[in-house]
Amino acid sequence: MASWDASSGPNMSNLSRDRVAVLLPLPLAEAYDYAVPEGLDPVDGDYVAVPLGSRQVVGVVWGDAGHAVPEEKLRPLLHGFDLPPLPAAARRFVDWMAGYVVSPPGAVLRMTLNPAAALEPPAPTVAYLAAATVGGAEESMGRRLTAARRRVLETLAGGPPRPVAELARDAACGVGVVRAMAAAGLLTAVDLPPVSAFPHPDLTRPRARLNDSQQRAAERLAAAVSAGGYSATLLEGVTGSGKTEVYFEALAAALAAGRQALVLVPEIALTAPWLDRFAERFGVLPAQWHSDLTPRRRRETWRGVALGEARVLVGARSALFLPFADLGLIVVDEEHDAAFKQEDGVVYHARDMAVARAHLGGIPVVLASATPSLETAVNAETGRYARLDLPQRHGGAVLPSIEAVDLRQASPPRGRFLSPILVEALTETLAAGEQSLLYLNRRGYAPLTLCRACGHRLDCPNCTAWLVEHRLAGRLLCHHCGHAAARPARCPACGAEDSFTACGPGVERVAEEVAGLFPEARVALMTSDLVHGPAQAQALLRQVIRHEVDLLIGTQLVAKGHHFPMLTLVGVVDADLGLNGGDLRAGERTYQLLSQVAGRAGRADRPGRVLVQTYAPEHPVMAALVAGDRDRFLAAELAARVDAGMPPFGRLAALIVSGPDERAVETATTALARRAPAGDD
DNA sequence: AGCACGCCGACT
DNA sequence: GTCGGCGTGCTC
Repeated sequence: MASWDASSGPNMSNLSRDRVAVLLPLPLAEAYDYAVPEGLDPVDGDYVAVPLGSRQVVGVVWGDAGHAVPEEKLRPLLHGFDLPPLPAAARRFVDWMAGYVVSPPGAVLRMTLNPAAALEPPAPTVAYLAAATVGGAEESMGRRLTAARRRVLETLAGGPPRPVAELARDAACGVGVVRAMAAAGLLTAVDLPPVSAFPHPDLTRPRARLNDSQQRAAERLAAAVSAGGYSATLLEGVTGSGKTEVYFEALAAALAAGRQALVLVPEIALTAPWLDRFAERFGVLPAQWHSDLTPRRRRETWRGVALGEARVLVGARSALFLPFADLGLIVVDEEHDAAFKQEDGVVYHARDMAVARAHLGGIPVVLASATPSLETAVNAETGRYARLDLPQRHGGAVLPSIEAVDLRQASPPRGRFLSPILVEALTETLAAGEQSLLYLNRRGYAPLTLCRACGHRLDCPNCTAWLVEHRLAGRLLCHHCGHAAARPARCPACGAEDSFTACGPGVERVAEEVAGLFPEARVALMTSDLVHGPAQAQALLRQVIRHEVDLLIGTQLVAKGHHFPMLTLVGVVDADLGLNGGDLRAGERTYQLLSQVAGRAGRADRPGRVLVQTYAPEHPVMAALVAGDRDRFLAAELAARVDAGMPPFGRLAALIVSGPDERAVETATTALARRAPAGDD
């Protein structure tokens, strides 16, 4: 295990060194050098405590020290930890990634060393058994044994030592009683041997029945894992095609080879169904990593991964930086999901970093998705990634029919946002006793409020964004910085009273329009500012499933996979939204969101209908969406990106220039822009 | 990231 | 008169 015990023999991997470089989990430009005191012989990757200024920090031994730092400036390593060293692949990954994301390596290492306290083994669990003397003592002090104390002794009688909480529960008394008894010598404390919180997956359980194409895909993946070495594979298949069961077999192969496996998933929403399926296949739950872990669980998991006890870990993007003792496989599920992007602190895309990690570690990576991202599709196309396709499950739901509603021809009445065609469809659906969904990815009542008298727009004092009126909350909100204000009585520019007018639709305004059109309908509104927490979201969705709602109006919250059996109509209020705005991936995201929303309709045996309101039905995104032709969309999008030299055919970099003096910043920015390369290599 | 050192307002 | 605000600058 660790190399700290000097008596454990010569250090085979490094010659004895009297100074080493130590990378600290701080945004420093480079590793610092430390003197190695007598008796210590750290190897690369060892966790070490070192002095830094007035405090003590934990870093990782990062190769040989240079000689640039004068001897007298060196301070000594303090001590090591009883843990396996961070493997070379993980260290190479930190260095490589630091370069790639243009961040100090220490900032990247910080993501690995996150729960720093995990370096020490957890305190052993204390258990109690009846003290040996009690047998005799009980007689003499029988009367002094309270009922609760007697119950404790009875609970323990003849059995193994029990931990306090368990004992107190079974004896129906407080933990105080048990502690007091221990203090009085009636109970003896013993340390329980640590039990691993990470039971090993059972590979002998029967696997799910796989059809031919699943079987072939599973075999290919398992073969890649068994062969070892880097490979990247796109596993593509629609929901219900059994992707999960297929990559489970890759996990099984990695486990059979005695190695660890990592499954990256987009969100904390480690769905219960996914865990159930895992348990079904492997008989145990996997280790989990996400932001909601308790500190204790966090430390346990970090240690379990570092010690190699946790065999399979499923987690959000940050799980990629855990100190796996022997990582043998990475799976990125729903690889297209935008949640893999980390935007604050160190900026990275976990899917891309997973591929790099696999490459540096010489292990396979599997990217799974029903709707691969453009980047991944291109990589599969060019042969950089292997590709395994799972055909659609037979007997699945019929795809809904998607129609574009050209708003230039079928425009809604002034101040309204639902075209006559959509209103008619809603009427029919309601009459048939079925459910409808109106989708608009815009919270609040109206995105813009302006003064009719002078044209002044209510905007945010902190940023350049407009303030969005939230009528239900009675506030004006900036969706950019969170600034909130009451609606002013008079125009701040011209002083006119009652002169504000709402421009454009938000979900609240659509709800108002619907209430006017269908006063009898039961309408529910679902947006992130009206639904607080997953529990409330679940409750609302259950209401919809129980058909206590006729018409659901929502933002992208409603887009993600729920089954609404009675939902037969989806209206996309403003499909053009999101296509503009200069975001490179706007088209892709719109296509993805809209096709997800469209997928809400026509489950079960009812045919679904999707009406997409747009001013640009000829736009490639709309045309492909209506045709239900994802390949066509990808082809169009790809061509556009090639033309523009955009990713994945070019690279984008953001430069942030900031300073206390606005003029100086402007000057610097202009100068920079002038010097920028013209873009044609 | 901490934590020190270092210069200008409200309190024991 | 000090306590204390957080603005720069190190830390092997």
